[in-house]
Amino acid sequence: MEKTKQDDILNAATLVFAKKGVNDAKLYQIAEEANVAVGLIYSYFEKPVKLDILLSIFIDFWKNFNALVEEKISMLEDPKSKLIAILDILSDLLIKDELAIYRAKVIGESIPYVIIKKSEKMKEKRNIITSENRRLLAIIDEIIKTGQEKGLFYDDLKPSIIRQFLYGAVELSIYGLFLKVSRDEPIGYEEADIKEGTHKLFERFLCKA
Amino acid sequence: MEKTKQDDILNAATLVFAKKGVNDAKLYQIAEEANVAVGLIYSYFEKPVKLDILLSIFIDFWKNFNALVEEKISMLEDPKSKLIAILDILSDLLIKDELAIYRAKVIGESIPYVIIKKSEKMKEKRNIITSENRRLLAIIDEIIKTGQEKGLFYDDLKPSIIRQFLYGAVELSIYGLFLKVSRDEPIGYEEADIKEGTHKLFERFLCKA
Amino acid sequence: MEKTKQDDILNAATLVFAKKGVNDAKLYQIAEEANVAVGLIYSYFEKPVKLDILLSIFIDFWKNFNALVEEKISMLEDPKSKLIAILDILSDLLIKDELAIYRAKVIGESIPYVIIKKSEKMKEKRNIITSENRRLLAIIDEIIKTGQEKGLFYDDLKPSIIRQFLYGAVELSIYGLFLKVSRDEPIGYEEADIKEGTHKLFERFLCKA
Amino acid sequence: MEKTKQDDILNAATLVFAKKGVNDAKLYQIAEEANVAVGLIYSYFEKPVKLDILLSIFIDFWKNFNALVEEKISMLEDPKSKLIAILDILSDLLIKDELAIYRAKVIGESIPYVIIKKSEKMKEKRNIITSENRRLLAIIDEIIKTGQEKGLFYDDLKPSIIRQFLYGAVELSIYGLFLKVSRDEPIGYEEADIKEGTHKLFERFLCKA
DNA sequence: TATGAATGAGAGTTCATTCAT
DNA sequence: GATGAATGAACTCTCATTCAT
Repeated sequence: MEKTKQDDILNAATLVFAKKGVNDAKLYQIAEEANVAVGLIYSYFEKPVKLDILLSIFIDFWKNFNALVEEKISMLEDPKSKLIAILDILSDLLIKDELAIYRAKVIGESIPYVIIKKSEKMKEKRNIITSENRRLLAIIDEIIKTGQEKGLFYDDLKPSIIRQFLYGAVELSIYGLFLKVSRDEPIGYEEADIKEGTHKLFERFLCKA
Repeated sequence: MEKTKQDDILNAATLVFAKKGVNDAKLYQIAEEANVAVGLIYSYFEKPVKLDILLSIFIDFWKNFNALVEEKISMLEDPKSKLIAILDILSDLLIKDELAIYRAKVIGESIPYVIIKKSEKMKEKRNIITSENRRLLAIIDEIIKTGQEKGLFYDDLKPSIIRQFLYGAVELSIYGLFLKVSRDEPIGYEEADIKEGTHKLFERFLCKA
Repeated sequence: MEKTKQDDILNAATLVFAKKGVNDAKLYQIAEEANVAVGLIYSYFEKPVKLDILLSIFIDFWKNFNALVEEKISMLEDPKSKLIAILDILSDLLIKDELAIYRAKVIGESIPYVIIKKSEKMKEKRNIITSENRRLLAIIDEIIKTGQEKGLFYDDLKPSIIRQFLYGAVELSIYGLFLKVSRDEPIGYEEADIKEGTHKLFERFLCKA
Repeated sequence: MEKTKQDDILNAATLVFAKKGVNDAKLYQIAEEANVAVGLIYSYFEKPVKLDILLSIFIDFWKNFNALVEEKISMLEDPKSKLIAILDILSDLLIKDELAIYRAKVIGESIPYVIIKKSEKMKEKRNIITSENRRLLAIIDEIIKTGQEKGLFYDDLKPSIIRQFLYGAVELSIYGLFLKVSRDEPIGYEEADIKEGTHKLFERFLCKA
């Protein structure tokens, strides 16, 4: 569990990506932040390295997330607990420290970018991300569907849009947190409010009384 | 109400921004899409023109949105109707045609970028955006607060996080729509589902029974 | 002797060339100064118009100068009077008003540029300038040579370098005048000093006691 | 005293500037002449690089010149010897080899340009040039004044215009040399004539018998 | 004539990538 | 492995030139 140069680079990139935006982040800034020479980055990542780093950040996050989700879910029975568990894992992962909040910002900001790039490059990594992502969405949609069939959840909305609402709500509220942490902007709420809000959103919006 | 070259350029840019991402959109692509020469863009926008165009798209949208909101709101009394009205105006503006959906994608994707760029350039336009934006948030937060005080809305969450949840939910669901329209991805819901879902989100998450 | 648009353009160009430098002078600045549309310039000058205008300024000056010189010289006998006459004509032409000083600056600054450009374009105008110029130099060198042969002038220096010294001295002193007129720089002398200095330079440097 | 890439670039630029004129000199031509990639120039000079290179050529020359002048002058007593020494240093510096002649052409041609550009950019370098220049002029004017007071020099002309004449004469005669070296134009005199002429100009124009 | 919106070739600049050390 | 000077493709921007009105 030694901290490697590769980790240094990934963490440095996460920071710089978050602060400057992925596209305005320059390789030399990442190298400087990681205390390595620019050229060394090419020993650990494929060309184009910025994209590879970004995808690596995604993969690390999703693999980790999915693993935790699947482990937890398999131990739970009813849809309500499962969904709550997922929301909690998400909050925990994205808020646990400052780097996590930066990572959340990068991931949130880059989803459109990762989806949009058609290039054949890094096909394998893209496939991993896509499949990890689909796997999670499928799990969530399935839980919602089951909850609806069991009469626990309102069934007048499609699982897909419920899931999209939930994810959007969490993502944007975490983005506000990023503004607070990195730019000292007053946003009017704190980490704890997100978790509490998420639970209430789930209870009221989804669960029948 | 004649269609000007400036409009051509703005619409072309919206399209290209949406399809390629703002940063990967090249000026010559915008010019080609607008059927004008690259150089002409510099007659209508300030340097750097891509940024100016992006800010112009923002301003057009927010000014239009805020004007509609204020007009509608002044005619309504109770917080519930006001909030529903705002959500409807938002959906209508962002979904009314394909270009609107592209615009929604561009705006959603670029908010972090517009916020993050500190540069002194285009300070005036940035200020317009910031103030238009703050005005809307203040209006919404005020409505929520009033609703809470009148006992119509749950008052166990801060207005700021409620508003963030609502906005995030709408934004991400519209982003899904963009994927459907521009990339033929199956997302599992349609325009109508967003509006319906928004209303139900509002009713259940916010309004006391 | 009506003032034509062509003259307006030439005078405007002289002014802008002098103030900004020929290369930094933009066509639209000249057009604005001349109160004409940019496109109109193409009715009066050949492409590339900036070069044509510059050459026209040269030709106007040299033709005028040479005509005056030849007229005056033919009426004089001894080399001393002839050379003095030329120096006076030069001073009078270059200092007679503010525009003349600007013209002097433009011509002085552009000689290397006009000489250096190899392009085949405007061959005719270049030839005019070159031949007018050579004609003048030949006249001067001839006068100096005659003066040397008659024992009036020192004959220990070649006519060519004497002429070069004289021209350089006059040119740079007039350039100082331009700085004074257009930029309010204190240069320590005035128009009258140039004429007086020129005469003394001639008397002492060239003429035997 | 190793020859660096920076020197390569400066020398290449001097050559290209002289042959094409500063404004028609393209960066890729300089890079090619220096045998480096265009981008490398940006490692050694500030933007805009062509201006920075030009100013650097100026500074190198003036600092070198002034240092030699001050060293030499402090060892001499009478105004005549001092002025002769300065003229000789100038000739030696500007004529010592082909590159020096090119440098002389570039400097002579660019003085108006360097003076005229008001831009705030490179303020420091401009200040260096201005102050080095003023220092030299002050030294020369002071020597002339002393010579006049001691009754060695004619005192019927202002030191400022005498200095301007001397400088103009030297500059234009060296420009002729550039035409000879770089374009094979017959100018009618040679390097040695300049030095000889300069001395005689000084003796006759300035010194009382 | 006279205009100025529109054009597009060509310039300066950026920065991911390479590779000798 | 580690470095960072050197590379050059590709971008944004400029402005002389054109041409429909």
